[in-house]
Amino acid sequence: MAKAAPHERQSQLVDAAMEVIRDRGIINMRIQDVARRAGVSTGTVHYHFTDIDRLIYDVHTWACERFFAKRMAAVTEESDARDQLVRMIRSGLPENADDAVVVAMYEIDLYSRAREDPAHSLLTQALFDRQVALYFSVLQLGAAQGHFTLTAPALDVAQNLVALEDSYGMHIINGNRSTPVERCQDLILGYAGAATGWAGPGA
Amino acid sequence: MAKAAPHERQSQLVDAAMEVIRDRGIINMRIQDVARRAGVSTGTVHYHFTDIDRLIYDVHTWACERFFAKRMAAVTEESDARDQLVRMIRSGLPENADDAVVVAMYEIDLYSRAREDPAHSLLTQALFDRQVALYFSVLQLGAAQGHFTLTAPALDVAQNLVALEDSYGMHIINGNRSTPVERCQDLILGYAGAATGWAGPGA
Amino acid sequence: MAKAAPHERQSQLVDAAMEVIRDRGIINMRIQDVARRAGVSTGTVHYHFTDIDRLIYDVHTWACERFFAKRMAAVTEESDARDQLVRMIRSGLPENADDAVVVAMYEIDLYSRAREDPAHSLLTQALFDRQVALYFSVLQLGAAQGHFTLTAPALDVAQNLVALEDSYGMHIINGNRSTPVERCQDLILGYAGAATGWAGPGA
Amino acid sequence: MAKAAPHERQSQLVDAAMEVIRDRGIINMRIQDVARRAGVSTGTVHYHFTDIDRLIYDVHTWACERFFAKRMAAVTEESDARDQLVRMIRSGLPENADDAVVVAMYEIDLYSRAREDPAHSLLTQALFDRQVALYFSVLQLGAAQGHFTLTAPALDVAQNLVALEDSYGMHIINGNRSTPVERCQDLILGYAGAATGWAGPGA
DNA sequence: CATGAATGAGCTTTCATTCAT
DNA sequence: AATGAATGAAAGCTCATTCAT
Repeated sequence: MAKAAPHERQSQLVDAAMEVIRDRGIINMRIQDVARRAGVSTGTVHYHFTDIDRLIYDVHTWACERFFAKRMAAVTEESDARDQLVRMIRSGLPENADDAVVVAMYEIDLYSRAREDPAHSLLTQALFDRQVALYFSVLQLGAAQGHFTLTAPALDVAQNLVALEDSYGMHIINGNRSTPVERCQDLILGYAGAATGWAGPGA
Repeated sequence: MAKAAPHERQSQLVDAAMEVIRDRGIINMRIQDVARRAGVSTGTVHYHFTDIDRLIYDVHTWACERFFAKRMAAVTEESDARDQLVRMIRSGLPENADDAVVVAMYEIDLYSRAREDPAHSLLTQALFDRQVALYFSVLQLGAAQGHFTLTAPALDVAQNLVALEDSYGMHIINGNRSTPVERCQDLILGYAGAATGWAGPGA
Repeated sequence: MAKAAPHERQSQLVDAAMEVIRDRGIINMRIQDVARRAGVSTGTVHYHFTDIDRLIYDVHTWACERFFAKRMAAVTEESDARDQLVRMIRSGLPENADDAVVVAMYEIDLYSRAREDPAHSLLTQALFDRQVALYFSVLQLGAAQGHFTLTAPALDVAQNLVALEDSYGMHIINGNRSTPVERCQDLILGYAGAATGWAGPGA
Repeated sequence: MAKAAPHERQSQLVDAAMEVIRDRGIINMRIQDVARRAGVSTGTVHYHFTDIDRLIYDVHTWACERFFAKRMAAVTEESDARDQLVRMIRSGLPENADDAVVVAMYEIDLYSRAREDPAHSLLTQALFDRQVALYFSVLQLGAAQGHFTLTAPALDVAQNLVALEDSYGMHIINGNRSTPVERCQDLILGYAGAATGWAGPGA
């Protein structure tokens, strides 16, 4: 393999690891797999990441970052809180079990428990909080714009929305056939409607 | 170790495994650990469970069974749908990160993805469905009793309730300090209130 | 490999390790080598010794023990201090570079510096002290018996004797051709003679 | 790193290696460590030393050279054999465990056994012989000057003196607390006194 | 039934060495 | 001369599984 700028090679390896996690699960992820997928030797992986835990941590960080950035961008593109809400909900669920970013987040969450590494918990917690904040601002805006009439504190609604996403996201990742993506979105939208008094996009 | 009735020894080992999973995480669970905790040798574990996957599967089954039985029992003890709803919500969350049954369920659920074993998915799915059914019947009863006025299809509400439980349950298991058990219960109760039109136990 | 009593297998492995150290040097000693020489698998070595350091420590302990026991026995067989002195000097040097016990002691002594493990230092120090004590008692006895007239404190002489042994022992172990065993013994005897006023066994 | 005269760079690397050996032991010495300490890249080390064995050999050579040169110089500064003897003994022991030159000699001695490289043995043997020769000439001179009355062949005494130095030097290097440098020197001086009939510098 | 010594495949990690730049 | 990314052989360690007792 030819030389590469260290940073490029690193993100290349992070991507490779993310795909391996998606395909084989983090428990079955081997340095060997990551190396092969990136087209380098195992030595190269170790050259860029002191150990496998460091690699996983970087994947976790990167996945959370990407996931949140996508949602943030989706919201920013809209000015009407109702549109923002819809975009939020649509961007909160993985499309299917092949969404490497989301799968990586979920898998690493489990894995990190085993390592008892607080760094991972912080990452997960921070992501949750940031998503709640995003929903919160959308709800506030909708109330200000006169579109939403909240039946509960905005913070409660925001937390529940993220919680529902996490739960249904897991269902989708697990390949649950009986609750397809569309159904999951409808359930979340249903809750959002009840909580905001807005009948929803179909109205 | 003295001989023991086969069935006794098996459930003893399942319990031991459940505790190991709670304490060290399923990824760190070793046959050795289970054996030691049960006070037997590794050979004995293998005598009763052909391989480690079988042991994990039995733990999963057993944990789901126990968890559901507890909730079922809680509901059965009440006749007023409002009391049933409260009991359901209270029994749906682990009290803390030391709840071996719930920890085992969550851990194995994630772990089983790696094994790509549909048997585990079925278990998880079945548990979800049974819990939904339980909530569903409570909601139906409440409507019949005139206590609840559903703002959405009972099935949707029931699914969302279980989804919220799963999500917050995970938070608690992960030792999330910023969202304590009481707060989680309030959030779920808040949703239940909005969905049923019942102001809740504090009213 | 058939089962063996744990203790037997352990000392069998310690012996094997000692031979490997003699033949290939401690730096080149591999778990694999020890296993092969003992006719077991590498797993067996790890089963009996948590890690390679533990094995080395046990070899060190064992080698020191055996070496000292041999000298102690040699002295005890004699009642005349002059005979004891000769036996001491004869038993203090390895016969050649194939003396596994002595080679192991020297190699591990140096090796342990790298590990910065005080446990090994203690072993080495303790062996030195015990040998000094043995020489010391021989010198005292010789003085009492009227055979020795010490020209320096008995402790000094004893320490120097052990120091000379260590040094010449290393020469022999290193395969030094220009200073054969006999010459080494004569040099030490020469010093002993000067220090005790006893002309030596040849007189 | 800027360019440097080849020879300068080489001795810079040899010095760096010697310090690494002192600080971490030769077994733990890595090309990486040497490079870092010298402020260059690993590639540079390989550019100047075909392989790691060559580097170690050069360190060995250099350390022996410096050690002997120091002793030779010490002796040459005196004309009275009694002063020479004292200077010899004082320059034969490392001051403490931080004496890089002496530590390197001892460590490499062990290491070279593993390599079964006769070149190293020759170096060690040659150093021993040269030191013996130096002591020998001092003893001869002392006899000629009428200060010493040897109780044993000068060669024997010279060899024993070097042997004692080696042994006690090792003690000091190993950080042996129970036999401090001063005590070691006194023990050697004590032997020298007995062998030469000269009461020593304190007389 | 129970034991635990023995096994060995499989994995991570280390590090001297190479080589394109 | 110097760099440092890349390599891959070599080693230690883990642990489910087997099986003689």
